Formats: sequence, structure tokens, C-alpha cells
Amino acid sequence: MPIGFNQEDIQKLDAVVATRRRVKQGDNLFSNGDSFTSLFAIRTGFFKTCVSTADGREQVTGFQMAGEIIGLDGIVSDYHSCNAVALEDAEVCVMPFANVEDLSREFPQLQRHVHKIMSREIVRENSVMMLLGNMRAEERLAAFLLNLVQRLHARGFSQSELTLRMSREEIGSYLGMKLETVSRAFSKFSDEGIIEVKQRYVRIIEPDALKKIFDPQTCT
Amino acid sequence: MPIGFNQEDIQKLDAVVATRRRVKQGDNLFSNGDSFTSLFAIRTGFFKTCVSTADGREQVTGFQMAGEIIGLDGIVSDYHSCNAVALEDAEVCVMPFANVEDLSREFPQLQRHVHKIMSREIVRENSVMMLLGNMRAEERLAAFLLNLVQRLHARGFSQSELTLRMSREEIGSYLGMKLETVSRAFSKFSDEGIIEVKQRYVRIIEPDALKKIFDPQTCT
DNA sequence: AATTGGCTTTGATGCAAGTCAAACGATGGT
DNA sequence: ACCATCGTTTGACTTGCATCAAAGCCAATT
Repeated sequence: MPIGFNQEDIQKLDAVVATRRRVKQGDNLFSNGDSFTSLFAIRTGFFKTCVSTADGREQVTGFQMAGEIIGLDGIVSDYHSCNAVALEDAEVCVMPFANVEDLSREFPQLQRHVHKIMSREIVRENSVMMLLGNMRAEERLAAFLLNLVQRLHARGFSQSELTLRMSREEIGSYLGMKLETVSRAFSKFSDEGIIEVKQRYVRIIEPDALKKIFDPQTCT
Repeated sequence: MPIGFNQEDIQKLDAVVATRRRVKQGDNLFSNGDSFTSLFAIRTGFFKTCVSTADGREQVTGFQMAGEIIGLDGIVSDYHSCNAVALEDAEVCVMPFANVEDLSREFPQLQRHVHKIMSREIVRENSVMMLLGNMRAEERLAAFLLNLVQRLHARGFSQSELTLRMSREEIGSYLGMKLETVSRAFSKFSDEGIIEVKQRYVRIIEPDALKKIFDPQTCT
């Protein structure tokens, strides 16, 4: 929740949250084609969102963790155009979008907050397009790891250690590469002493080396 | 502008537009790092938006035509994170975002409209991610052409003929491929009699064949 | 302790797209 | 009309990643 509200406001703002909902690992919070009614704020757990073609190819469009909002894809056409899958047991706040809009009109701060969340998602997707369109496999993985660990750090976790919630295949789908290529890139980084990998546990030994792979110019 | 307003409302809504602005071909409407104050509605002309890395690689993130809104990337951090370049002489309506937010609070219809525009952009980017992550060169170009001609048709232009406003290199940047690969894909489609190409003029002879390339399953 | 199944790693090979290079074609200026 | 410039096409070659295949690792189950 954004800052700048008094006690009284905060009580009203609680009204955006209708209920909470638990989602078991592997279950969908919502699916492509579901009618859209609510945004979801992740309280605990970890999600992926993905779209798929008619012939079954799947593209992971994002990974979301506690504090992030999912469901924005549904606003435009009143039904969802992607799937949101829990990668571990999760709990979300259900925020009926009608409530969000009503209260946004009352509280400019909330209105601004909603706009920023949507804009942030647009900007994030811009940088994923850059990743997919211009970068090579190892650059993609380096950028991915740095982004993940940075977001986890902002939530109070370590900035050098993490446990991946997703498989090699899901990472590959997000980064536009095959699971074998993901695995090879992990092995390469590991051989070079940049990271330590043990299954889904990753420790970043040389963050600067990762940054350099991701962006060779700025990091001499 | 969305429907469902009466005469009086429409007059008030005119207040979102502060001024108009002309942008010459090749000029930037805004650039990465510019402070964000306004959204822009394209009246005439054609734009590309693009982001770039420190080492100079550029990724076109979208092409925008009359009636579309650009500048949404600036909301989250109050400065723009991409460049918007006019691909032909253009005119835009400048809509100071403060006005948009103020009037959104007054007119739920406008509020909804703004939300939908942002959501639509998120969904569009999702499908570009699918293109970049999962599709091969010819599929990407087929999808691109179909999307372009569909948007032009919605504006009253032909559904079988178009004049590209962008170079092979810009198409390639958008689709994550090199200009030579774009050119080869055009030549291939042309050899197969699916399209006719003469520089930037393109006539779609077999739209169904394009759809089939783009999505082999659903279009038997 | 052995078995099963899912995920991951590693190796060998093939291919789509990138790179390099040259020629061609349009366009605009002198 | 000519030339310079820029964008495009095409060909020959290279390469990074995908594909195919096999083996290894780990956790859960019997």
C-alpha cells in the first residue's frame, strides 16, 4: 500500500479487499478466458503468468512474488488473456476491480498508485522485449538472476542467495530459450565461479561478473 | 474517445487536451530520460517507440498509428524510459496527465477508458513476448503484417494493401531479427505468391496463407 | 534399500538465423 | 542527367542455440 494516508483513509481503503484466497501449488489463480472481476495482490507465495498459442506453445510472461499485483491483463476485455499459476502454495487478496475504481475516484493517491502499477508492468515488459529481441542466452540468464535477487532483496531476503521457485523449463520459457540451454548457462556460470548452483539453490558469488555479462559496456 | 457521454460531458472532456503538437519525421516526441508530464494521442502520423541498452543495441517496442496513445511508460517513475520517434510527419494531442487523472475521478467512463488503454498495452506486449520467445522468423513477419493491416483496416484503409512506414531494420528490431532475415522472409512470401512486395508497398494476396503460417493449427 | 518419476545435466549433431560482403535500386541534391 | 547516399536484396559462410538422446540426481513411495 502506498504511503500518505491517514488512519481514517486506511480503514476505507481496506474496503478494496473483498476476501482472501488460498491457491495450492500447481493450481491456477485464473485462466485464459476466465471472466475478469478482480485484481489480486499476492500476500504469500510465488506465481507465473503465461500465454499459449493454439498449437500448445507456451510463453511465460512473468514471475510474481509477494506484494505484486496480478490480473491486469483482464481489464481491457473483461476476461483474462493469460493463466496465473501458483508455483508454491500461495495466498492472495482479492480486490474486485469495481471497488478499486470506486475508491480510486475518492482517493487520488490510490488512483495514482494504480496507474503506476500498470505503467510499471508496461516498462517491465519493454525490458523483457529487449531481453528476448537483442540478448544472447547467457545475458538473458544473468539479467534474470540479477532481477530476481534484487526483488527478493527488496523483500528482506539475501542479495546473494536464492531458491528458485520455477523449473529450468519455466525459466527457459520466460527467457525464450530451451531448458537445456538454461542448464548449460547455469553450468557455465558455475564453472567460471560466478555462481554456485545446486538444483534450485543459487548463490551469487560474483554479482559484478553477472552485471558485466548482462551489460558489458557500463561495467568495465 | 469512448462513447456514452452527453454533449455537456464532451465539452468538459475537451479539457484533457491542452494543446496540439507537430512532430517532424525523424524527430522524437519524447526521449528516454525526459520528465513525464503528458500522454499523447496521435492525430496523424506514425511512430515507433524503442528502448536501448548502454552498449547501443536498440529494441523497437511498438509501432503506433492515429488514434493510439503513447507515453504510458512515463507514469511509473515520472520520466520516460523509452524514445518515441515520428516515422512520418505527425500531429499529436498533448494530454497533461494531471488533467487525465482529475477528469478520470469525475467521469467513471473516462477512468475505465484509461484503464483499458493501459491493460490493452500490457496484453499487446504479452503477445509480442510470445512472438519473440516462441516463433520463427516467418511466423513473426506473418503475425506482424496481419496485425498492421488489421489496425489499418479498422481505420478505414484497405485490408489487403499497405505502405510500410518503417524500414526493414526497424521491423527486424521489433521482431527480434536482422534486417536481412526480414528481407528474406518478404522475398519468400513473395515467391510463394502470398504477398506482393515493392519496397515498402505490400499487397496481401493470400491472407489465409499468412494466418496459416502464423498459427498452423487453427487454420487448417 | 530398492523403485519410480520428475527434473537436470551433458554430449553429439543439425539447422535457422546471424554475419560478411557485394550488388542493386530508389531518392534527393547539385 | 549525374552522382552520392541510403535502404534493400541476395549469396556464401559461420555460429549459437535447438534437437535428440542418454545418463545422473533427488525426493517420495513401497
